[in-house]
Amino acid sequence: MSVKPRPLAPQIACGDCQIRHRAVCARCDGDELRALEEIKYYRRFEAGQTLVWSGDRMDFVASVVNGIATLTQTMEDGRRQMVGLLLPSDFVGRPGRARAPYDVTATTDVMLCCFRREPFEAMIRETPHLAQRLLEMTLDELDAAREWMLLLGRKTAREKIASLLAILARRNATLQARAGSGGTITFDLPLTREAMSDYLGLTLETVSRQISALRRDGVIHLEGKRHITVPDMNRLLSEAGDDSDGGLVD
Amino acid sequence: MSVKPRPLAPQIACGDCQIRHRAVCARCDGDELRALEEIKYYRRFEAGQTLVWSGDRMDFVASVVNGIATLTQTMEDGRRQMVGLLLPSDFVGRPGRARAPYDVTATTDVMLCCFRREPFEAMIRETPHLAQRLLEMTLDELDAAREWMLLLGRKTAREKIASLLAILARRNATLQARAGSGGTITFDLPLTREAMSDYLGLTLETVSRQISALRRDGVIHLEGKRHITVPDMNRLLSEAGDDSDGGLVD
DNA sequence: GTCCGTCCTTGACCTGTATCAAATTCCACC
DNA sequence: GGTGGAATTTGATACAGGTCAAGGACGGAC
Repeated sequence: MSVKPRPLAPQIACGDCQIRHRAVCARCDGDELRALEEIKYYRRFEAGQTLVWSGDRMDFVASVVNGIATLTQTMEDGRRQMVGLLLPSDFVGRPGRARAPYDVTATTDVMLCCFRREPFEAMIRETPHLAQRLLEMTLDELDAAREWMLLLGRKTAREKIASLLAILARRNATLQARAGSGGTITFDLPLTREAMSDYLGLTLETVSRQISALRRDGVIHLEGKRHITVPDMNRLLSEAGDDSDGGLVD
Repeated sequence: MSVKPRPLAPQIACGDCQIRHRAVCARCDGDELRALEEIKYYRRFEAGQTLVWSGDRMDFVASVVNGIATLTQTMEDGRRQMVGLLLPSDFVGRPGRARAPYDVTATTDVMLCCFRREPFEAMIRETPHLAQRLLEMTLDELDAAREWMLLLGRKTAREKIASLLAILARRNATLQARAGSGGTITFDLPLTREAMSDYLGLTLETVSRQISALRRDGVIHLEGKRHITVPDMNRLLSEAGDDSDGGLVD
C-alpha cells in the first residue's frame, strides 16, 4: 500500500502457519498472545461481498488470512474513493469504535481471523505487548496513508498507475522468492480497472489508457488483461515518480 | 483535520495546564504518566522554520503545546503535498522510528513539549496505559487521513476549499465558547493560500479563485485576507460535499 | 509619509483528465 | 465450439483546474 519502496521488514515468516505476519498473529506471536486463541473464530467471504457497510455496527476486529479486501468511502452522489487495501496479515476494525467508518468489501474470496470486540479489548488492557504491536502496525498504516495522499494530490495519472503497479509488483516479489532481484517480475493484477480507478482517484477509462500507454512504451508487458510482466523494476519506479533512495530504514 | 463533523470528544479539558489534550499529556494525564515529567523538555520554533527535514534523524517525539505545524512530503521535482496538520495537543514523531518520513514545518510560532526517544520508548514498554492512548490517537489520525484521501481523490476544488474552511471553523468553534451553535462563526485563517494549496492538492491560484467564488456566493464573508465569517455553517458543510448525518459516534 | 517585498487576486489561455459513446476481448456457461 | 455478458479498450469531445502573466493590497523598515 506504500508508494515508495518501503521497508516491508517487520514481516515475520512464521513456521506455525502459512501466512507472513506483519503484526499480530493469534497462532504464533508470542506466549502472551496465545490467549487470543480462545476468542478467535474464522469467517469466509466471497469475492464481491461487502463484509461491513459504512455506519454498520462491527462487533469484531479481524486479521486477513488470505484474499484481498478494500476499504472505501462513498459520497452521497456516488463518488467513491478507496482508502485502504487489505492484504493477508493486515488488520481491520478498531478497538474502542463499534461502527465502521467505511465499507469493507471482498475483492477476491477472503478468509478472516476474527476476534469478538469485548474480549479483544479486554485483552489489550491486560496484555501490554498487544497494544504496542497494534500501535506499531497502525503507525505503518498511517505512513502508508500519507504516502497515498501525495499520490492522490500531486501525481499524474501515469505516475499513479506506475505507483500502484510498483506496489503490487513489489509485494509480489516479496512473496515469491525474488529470483535474481534485478530480473523481471511477473504477477496477476488482483484488481479490476474499476477498483484501480477507485484507488487512484481516476476514472476507469483513464486507468485503461494509461496501462495501454505503459505497455506501448515497454514499461510493462501485458498478457491478457490481468497478467503483467515488469522487465525493469527501476524503470517502473522512475515512472512512478518516487525518489530512488529506496526508502530510509531504521 | 477531519472533513466531516467528527466527534472531537476525546479532548479532555485540563485544570493543570492551559491546553486541551486529546491524548497524551505529560503534565496532567494520570498518575502513570507523571513519570514522563522527568524526561520532558520544551522547544520553541519560529514561523517558517523547519523543525525536521524528511530523512533527518529525529531523536525526540513531541506534543504540540501551541502554534501550528505541518507535515509535508516533497517529490524530486518539487511538487509538494501536505499530509498532516499539527494543532495544539497533536503528537509528532513515532516511537521505534528514528528518521522522519516527511518535513515538519512551523506555520506559526510553535512550542513543543518534547520527550527524548529512548526514555519515551522505555516508558511505553513499562506503562501499558501509554501505548493504549497512543494507539487510540493514532487510529484517530488514520481515520482523518482516510477522509482526507476522499477529499484529495474525488472532491472538486470548490468542495476542497469548503471542506478545509469547515474544519477550521469547526475547530475554532470548539475552542471558542460556541455561543449559539446555529449562529455565525468567525476565525482567522492560520494558513497562507500556498499552504492551503499544498494541503488540498491544488494550485495557489485555484485556491484564491475558489475563495473568491465562495465569497461572491455568500457562503463566507472575508475581511482582509485572513479573517473569515461563516454565516451559515450548514451551507458551508453542504458545499463541502459531506453527508449531513453529522458523523456517527459510538 | 514612501518604498519594498510578500502575499493575494484576476485574467487569458492550455492541458490533462473526465465524459459520453462505441467497439472489442475475454471468460463462463451452455 | 457457440453465445451472452461483463470487463476492457479506444475514440471524440468537453471542461476543470493548471500555467503563465500582470497587477493590487498590505505590512514593515526607514
